Amino acid sequence: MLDERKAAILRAVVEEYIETAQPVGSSHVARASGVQVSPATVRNEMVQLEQEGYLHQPHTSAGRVPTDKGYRFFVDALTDPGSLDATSGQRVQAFFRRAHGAIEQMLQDTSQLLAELTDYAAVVVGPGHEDAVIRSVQLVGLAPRTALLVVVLSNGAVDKSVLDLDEDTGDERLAAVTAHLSAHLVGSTLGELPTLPATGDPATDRVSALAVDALTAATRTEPDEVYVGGASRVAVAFDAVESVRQVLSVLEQQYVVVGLLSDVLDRGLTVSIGSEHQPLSECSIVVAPYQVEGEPAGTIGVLGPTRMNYQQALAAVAVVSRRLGRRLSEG
Amino acid sequence: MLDERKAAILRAVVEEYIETAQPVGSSHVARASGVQVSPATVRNEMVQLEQEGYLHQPHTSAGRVPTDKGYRFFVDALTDPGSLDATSGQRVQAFFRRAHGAIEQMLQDTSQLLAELTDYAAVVVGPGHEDAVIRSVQLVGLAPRTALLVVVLSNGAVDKSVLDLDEDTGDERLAAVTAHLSAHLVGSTLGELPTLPATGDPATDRVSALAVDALTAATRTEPDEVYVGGASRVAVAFDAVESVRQVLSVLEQQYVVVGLLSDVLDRGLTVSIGSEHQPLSECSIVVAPYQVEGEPAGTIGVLGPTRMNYQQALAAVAVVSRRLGRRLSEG
DNA sequence: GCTGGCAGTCGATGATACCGAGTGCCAGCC
DNA sequence: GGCTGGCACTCGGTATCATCGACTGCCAGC
Repeated sequence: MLDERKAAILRAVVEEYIETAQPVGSSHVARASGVQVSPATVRNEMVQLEQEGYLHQPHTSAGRVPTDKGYRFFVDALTDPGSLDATSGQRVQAFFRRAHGAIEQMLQDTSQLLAELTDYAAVVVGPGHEDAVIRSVQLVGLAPRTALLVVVLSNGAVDKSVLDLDEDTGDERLAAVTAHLSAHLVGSTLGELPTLPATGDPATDRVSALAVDALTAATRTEPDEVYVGGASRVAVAFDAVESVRQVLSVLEQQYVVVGLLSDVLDRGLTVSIGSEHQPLSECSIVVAPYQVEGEPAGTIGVLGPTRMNYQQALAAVAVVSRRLGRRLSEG
Repeated sequence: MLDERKAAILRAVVEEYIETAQPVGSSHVARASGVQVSPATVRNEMVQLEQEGYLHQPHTSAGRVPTDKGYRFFVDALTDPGSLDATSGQRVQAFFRRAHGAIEQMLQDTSQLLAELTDYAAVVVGPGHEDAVIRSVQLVGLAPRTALLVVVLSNGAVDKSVLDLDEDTGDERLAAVTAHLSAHLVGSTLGELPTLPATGDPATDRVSALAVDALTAATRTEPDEVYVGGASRVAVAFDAVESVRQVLSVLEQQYVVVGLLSDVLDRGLTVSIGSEHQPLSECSIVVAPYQVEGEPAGTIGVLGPTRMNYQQALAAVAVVSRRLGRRLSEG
């Protein structure tokens, strides 16, 4: 598609623009590019690269800036998986060696880690709960007509739903329901709950059904938890205050973020550039799913300007997703 | 301290500066102020106001800008508690009427509500867990040597701690410990856990002690949960990108936020202006505690530039804190 | 087909002048 | 004595203009 030299020139432009954020002129390219040609030749090639949509010229007498298509080519050509520098690698190691305790806190910390590694905002989407195995079910009375359904999952997460009961329900009845639910739900996954057999006691059956309904409803509607780390970094990555506002605004809306990341779930380590995704056309996103016990569980990602450091971001996301998955598989 | 006219002039300067963000000149004040005097007189007064530290002049031949001290006077003089406009009031009503379900989600939504009402970033600090009564204690095995301690509190919150056990522990033993813990801890508060009597079984006692230790440790060290809403609004409230970064950066650090808000816990509805607090001298904070069942439980606050709309923010924080407390007291 | 040379473009930078909002001060008036 | 109108003065912001320089496109020649 692009001959060797054009590709080299495009690469040089992208690299320099990522570094300097200034339009890149032909002489810079001639100096930097692997191919040794004169600036005039570079200019001729750049005209064509512009016609083909890889580059863009803000105005005559200015250098060139990569378009989204240009970044796309650059990223696709990044055969080198890129690896983290030594200190970053060690940080990741140390982080996951020390990582411990509640899964939510760990995911939050992971987003923070990723943000620090890349210097961009980072997002971690928690493992969905559909596939998690139920370890324990319990109904706890909070008020005469309110009970809390607490479900402990095998990965250490705890789901809870508030149940509004039709009538005052004593602790004995709740205990009976808890026993009934425990007997039949423990060992199943939230995604595929078995139907409960009748107990003979209609009141117990009614509350049990309520609990199961609440559980399925919660599993369906609740969006996966999103952890955003390093949001303040968007303020330096984008210097226009309006861009900052837009990005932050999107990051506040969990479901949008989930949508942004999750449609790349089965594509592995992926980059989405500017206009390739729906909101945030000024941003690029580097995403990867992480696998727990062989199954894709959640995603992690980094969000930066289109002129982000893709190499570094890709390396960081790859490493962290792998280690996070491994860590979570250990249980 | 300030005579009537000086106060009126200062008020006019503050009000206009809050609105326009431009240094305010004497003629504007003369036009707007309640007192009808000539610009020349206003100038004479302003010179004194500046000498006394209420105003500041960016440069000769510019208008005046309030200092933090000026804002302080203005805020203290706000006898009018200020009430929300009708639509906002209805929004709050509607919100708490509909509010329902898990407490965490509700607090998060509350921060969002407060942000929308004021158009500044808002923070909600959840009720501390020390005073909450334990409704249920349960140990759930996750792995041979790992168990999850799940504690349900009377306010619907769920605390959990991961326990690392010394030796493989079967479900029967965990059940025994759960029974033991339940028998003695349910009904106590996390802040004042009773000491457990021995059961006679050393293994059970050991695990139980481990659980209690984890619980006290968690209650001590875990910072109160912080919910930040409307963070993107700092991007419009501050137009310097560096200021935005600083504010966001602070908002990311939960414990700093808690510190910022919590030292005003027993002072009721409070405003802290610029340099009056430690970090974020460019910001003002409007805070109020909310009370659950008569006891101060947590705090809510709004964070904006020193030239924020104090009236509106005060009104919003007052109303929301009151209704939030009431809502949480209902259980 | 590559290159050096060259004229041309156009934003960025800097000097200059000007404008106007705002001040401090003062003399006069109530 | 205090308020006011008048006045000279300051000084940042804006507009104008020239210059500069980093580019480009094009062309003739190697």
